[in-house]
Amino acid sequence: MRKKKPKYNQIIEAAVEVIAENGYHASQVSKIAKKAGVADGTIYLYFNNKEDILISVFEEKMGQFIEKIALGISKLRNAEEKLFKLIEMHFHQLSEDHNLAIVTQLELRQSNTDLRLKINQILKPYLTVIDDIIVEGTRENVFRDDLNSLLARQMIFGTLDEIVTNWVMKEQKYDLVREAPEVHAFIINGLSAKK
Amino acid sequence: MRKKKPKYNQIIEAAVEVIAENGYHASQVSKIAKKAGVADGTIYLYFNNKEDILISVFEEKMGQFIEKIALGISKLRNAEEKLFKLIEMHFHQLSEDHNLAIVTQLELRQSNTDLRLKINQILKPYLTVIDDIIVEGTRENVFRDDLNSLLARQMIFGTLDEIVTNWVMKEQKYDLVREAPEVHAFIINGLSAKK
Amino acid sequence: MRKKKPKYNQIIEAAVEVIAENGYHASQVSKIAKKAGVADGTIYLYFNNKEDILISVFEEKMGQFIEKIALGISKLRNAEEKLFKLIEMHFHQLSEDHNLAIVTQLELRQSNTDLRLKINQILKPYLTVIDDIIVEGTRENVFRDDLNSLLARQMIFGTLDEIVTNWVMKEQKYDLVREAPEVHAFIINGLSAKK
Amino acid sequence: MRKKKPKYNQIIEAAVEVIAENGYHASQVSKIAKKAGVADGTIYLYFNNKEDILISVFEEKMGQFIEKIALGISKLRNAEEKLFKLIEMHFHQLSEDHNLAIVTQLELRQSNTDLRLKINQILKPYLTVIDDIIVEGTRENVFRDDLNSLLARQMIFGTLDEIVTNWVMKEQKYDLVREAPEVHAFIINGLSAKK
DNA sequence: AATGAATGAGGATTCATTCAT
DNA sequence: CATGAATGAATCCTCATTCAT
Repeated sequence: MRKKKPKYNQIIEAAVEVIAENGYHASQVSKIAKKAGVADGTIYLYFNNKEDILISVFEEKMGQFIEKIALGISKLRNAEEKLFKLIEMHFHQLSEDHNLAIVTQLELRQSNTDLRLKINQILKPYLTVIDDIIVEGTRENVFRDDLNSLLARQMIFGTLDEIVTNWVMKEQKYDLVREAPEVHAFIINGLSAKK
Repeated sequence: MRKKKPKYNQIIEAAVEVIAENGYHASQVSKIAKKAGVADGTIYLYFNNKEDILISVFEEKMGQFIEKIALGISKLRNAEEKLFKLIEMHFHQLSEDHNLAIVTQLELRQSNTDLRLKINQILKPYLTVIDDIIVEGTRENVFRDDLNSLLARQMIFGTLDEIVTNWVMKEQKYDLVREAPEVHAFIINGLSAKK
Repeated sequence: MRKKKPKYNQIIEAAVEVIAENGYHASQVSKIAKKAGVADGTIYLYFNNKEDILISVFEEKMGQFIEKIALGISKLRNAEEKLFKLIEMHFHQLSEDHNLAIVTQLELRQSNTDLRLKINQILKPYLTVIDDIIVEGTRENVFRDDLNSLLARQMIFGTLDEIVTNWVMKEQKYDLVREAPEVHAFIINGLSAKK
Repeated sequence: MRKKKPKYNQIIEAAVEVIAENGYHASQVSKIAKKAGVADGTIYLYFNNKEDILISVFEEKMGQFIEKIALGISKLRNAEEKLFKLIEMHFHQLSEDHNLAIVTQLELRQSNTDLRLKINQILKPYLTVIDDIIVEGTRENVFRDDLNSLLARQMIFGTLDEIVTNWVMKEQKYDLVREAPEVHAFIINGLSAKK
């Protein structure tokens, strides 16, 4: 399996750094190779093309991101707690890795529509985690029973995503995790019984 | 005033169509010129460079977008009604102009960081409209008094933006405006008194 | 005759100024038109094309330049005096009109080979003036009798031209006319009897 | 060292040929690449940009030109002999390489002011060689003691340059080297004691 | 497996010239 | 005579990818 090879990870890490430092469009394959300490051609022994590097960056990093969140909420008993944990971990993980935050919130969004669709595929497991919380919350009557669950997911994800993007664009000057309770309250109230 | 000249608008309209059809990166100036029915060089009588076309597209289109919404809510009496109108009009306007929706939700986001900053400037008046509703809602006690208004704005905008983007990516197969009431309920409940 | 029309001269003068200020390659027709106070299209009522403007600039200015020198030396009795007057007037006239000096010594030389050949045609009368002095000097036995007159002319013109070019490139910081006696001595000695 | 690489020289040689054949302004990078038998992009592995090719052409060719002359005159005992050798070699070298003569005398002079300044820098060593001969000649009392040495250098260089340029413009139809003795006599006499 | 020199397609922009008014 | 808006041809350089070593 290719992911076991050390150079694979070297290249992935180099790509995150290079993109965070230089921006998406100024991140040439040769720059990534240099930062990774390999020859340009070596990149192509591990990745099919440049797009494959970027997808793999997202895949690897979001894979860990999602896995940790999935694990973190698995021990919790109800939707409300799970949602809080998800928000907190979402914010926490991106707070901890500024480069990753820049890459996922700003730089990779400059990619073309094709790549963006692939990125969306990688996000699906995360959306599924959110969907599961919504289903659980509905069952627990924390959320109202006539909830449009697809819409609810978009509202949750859109809210979190916009908040993180704003934080990144403001150069991470404030504590993102501290916002979690209010965001949690906002979503819980938003999705609970109609007045 | 340059905006009065018919060719200026011809070029703006052509740019929206070309970008929606071909995607951001495949939208050459020559393609825009051809669609607009002018010579390549004529573009540069009305715009300084390619970036200026794109900024102007956003400026013109979002200017109208925001103006209409600002006008539409101005007659309404309270924050709740205004918020509903804003959501409805936000969805309605982008529903009516699929090309514009594609361009604003997907294509223009592929631009480089410089252009993105300029686009953010253009969005500011819209964020101000949202801010005003939040202030009004807080005064009317529709929203809770300890609301973090900046966060609230991010939640509202993030929610709307994500919902529209999903709709665009699903190729506008369903009626976006029909979602307005539930989104409205979500936001109102989210921002009202804590349990 | 086109040269009588006032706009013809306006354009010629504007061209000299624009080229001296901006350099040959940055001297667009539109800039010349603006400086001349006429519309771009008006240029083409008086000149066939851009090259024609440049040739005419040289023609007009060098025409006067040569005419004055020819007149200045006509009263003089012998080749030695004539040569001195020619050098002095050559230096004097270009000293008096810095813009013209810049244009003829530096800027017009950046033109393409075709234009340069036409410029050489215009210079011919000046070369003829030099040739006449050489013939006269040979007859007077001031110059040696086995002189290669074509070569002599090239030596005279090359010397004067290089000296003026150096003066222009050093931004005309010293008095060019003061060099005349030494240059004169150099040429006279150079062309006189072999040791 | 880049200059050892064979492609570097291939490109330099191709540039001389292309410029001599097509003229300065019609010498596209792609034409040079084709003549050199390399891809367009390869040019940029050896040169920073088009201007860098042109400067390097002059640098390489004039470097050799000057080096040979400096070497050729180094063995000689006095200023008079050195000057003769310099003239002869100046004429000889350009006679031997018609393309180079066209490029240095006509085409490269069409370059913009920036490039011209850089070309002047490259010429400096040659002017220094001339200066040294002038100093030596003055010491040897071959040249008069009140000689303005800067002016003398301009006279020498201007004379040689104009003679070569005329020869190039007359399509190299006669034997340039044959002119050397007379040019030498002209300069020696010109710079020797006043009558 | 690893290298890195070589490849070559692709596009924004300028500006001399025209011609309808 | 005069205008000036419109035209459209023409080119340098970048960088993802290949392949001989």
